[in-house]
Amino acid sequence: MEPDLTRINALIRYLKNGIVNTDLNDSVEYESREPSDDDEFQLASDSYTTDSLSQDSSICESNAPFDLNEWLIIDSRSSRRRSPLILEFLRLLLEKPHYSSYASYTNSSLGIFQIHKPNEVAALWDRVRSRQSTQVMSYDTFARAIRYYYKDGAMIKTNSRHTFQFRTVTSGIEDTNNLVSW
DNA sequence: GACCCGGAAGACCG
DNA sequence: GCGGTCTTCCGGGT
Repeated sequence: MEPDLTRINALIRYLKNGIVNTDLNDSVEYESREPSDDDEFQLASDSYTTDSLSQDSSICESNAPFDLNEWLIIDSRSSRRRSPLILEFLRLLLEKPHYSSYASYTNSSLGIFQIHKPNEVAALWDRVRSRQSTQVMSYDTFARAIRYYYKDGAMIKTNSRHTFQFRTVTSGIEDTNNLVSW
């Protein structure tokens, strides 16, 4: 059965009551949220925010809780809640202890991290992103979106499998306006 | 075979 | 209509 995109978009708008805030600067600031006991190991089928969204993401086999609100960002310029960019999504993912089995830093000071569950992370991105697509997000597509940032230097190539590196302020390279500050 | 890389074209969203 | 941000496809390399 074809998903009703209008209904899904309406649901996404309705659900945009996120806990993520930005400050007055260009950089995005995330409000960390300690996982509660209810979060830990809660079955995904019990924790999806919307039925329609979960149905559209049936390939996600994670047992980690999913709450769209914890992924939304308040844009500092428009003051409106929005879905994160892919780099913002990665930062949020790495900050969440209950997603440490998905991806974690191998060297947090250098911004190097490894994706442990590529398919699950791609599926999670599929649910978090604001774009509508008829195709399932694959890890290959997800990784291509990350590689897009190699060009402008927001991400740095590594030679390790499923491993990426954020460009960091401490690496001596200046940040840009449109990117997440480190 | 699985993964990584990057060009090209185009879709989606604000 | 436009620009930014992906998304999709694909050929080549490791």
